[in-house]
Amino acid sequence: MGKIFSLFLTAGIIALGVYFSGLFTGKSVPQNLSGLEIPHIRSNDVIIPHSAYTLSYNEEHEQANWVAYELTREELADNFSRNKMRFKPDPDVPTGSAEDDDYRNSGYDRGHLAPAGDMNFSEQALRESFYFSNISPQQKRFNSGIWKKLEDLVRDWAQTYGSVFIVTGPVLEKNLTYIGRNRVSVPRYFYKAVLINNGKQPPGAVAFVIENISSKAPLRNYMITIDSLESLISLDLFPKLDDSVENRIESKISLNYW
DNA sequence: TTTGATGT
Repeated sequence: MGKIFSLFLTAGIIALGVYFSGLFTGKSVPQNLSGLEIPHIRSNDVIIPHSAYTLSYNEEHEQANWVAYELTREELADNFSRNKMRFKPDPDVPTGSAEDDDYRNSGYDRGHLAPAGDMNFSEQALRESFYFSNISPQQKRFNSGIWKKLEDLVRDWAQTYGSVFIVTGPVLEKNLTYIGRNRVSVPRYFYKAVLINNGKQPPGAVAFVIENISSKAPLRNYMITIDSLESLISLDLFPKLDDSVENRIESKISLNYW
């Protein structure tokens, strides 16, 4: 949208303020609970904390670089109706997020990054999950197929291990096709990094990268190390996580699921 | 479909 210098300066100052205030408020910033920090921040990234997740907004692609949050066993609830929720622009994105018109008749789903199903413990959290800053264009058969299967798997892990830290988002490349007036990029791939650091066992982590198309392949075909994912997206997802964890796929995780 | 969506 607006590319005037002063606008960027204002946006930057707001973003910094939001970011630093977020460091000291509640669970929206995962590092308070994990000691592992939120993903590495590039100078032009706008970091936006919401009540139950934190995101980095990419204005060029009109969607998040990443969305990060902790999901606990206690949060696995089904308290509110998602059918009452509306997708809406994120009021906290200084440059304006994508909007409903961008997706209408595009042929693509409004695909959640932080799933609505992970945010159903709080009406506010669920409502915020419908902000377009948490949405990316996804093929329907991807969103309701392999991607949903991965979301279900992560919820299973939250139940099993008590707590998981999740960083998820689109792989934003140059020259992607786009939809809508705001030119929302259509990602070719999506990723999800999952860290289990519940204090009861050594930290373990694994990542998935899956193409934005229909797939019937087992999820383990898409498992890679955190290191590999970080190289792919040029981002340090878990700045304080030990390299020995980042460069192996946690065996306990992979053994349980195909 | 208990989910995750579209469209009016």
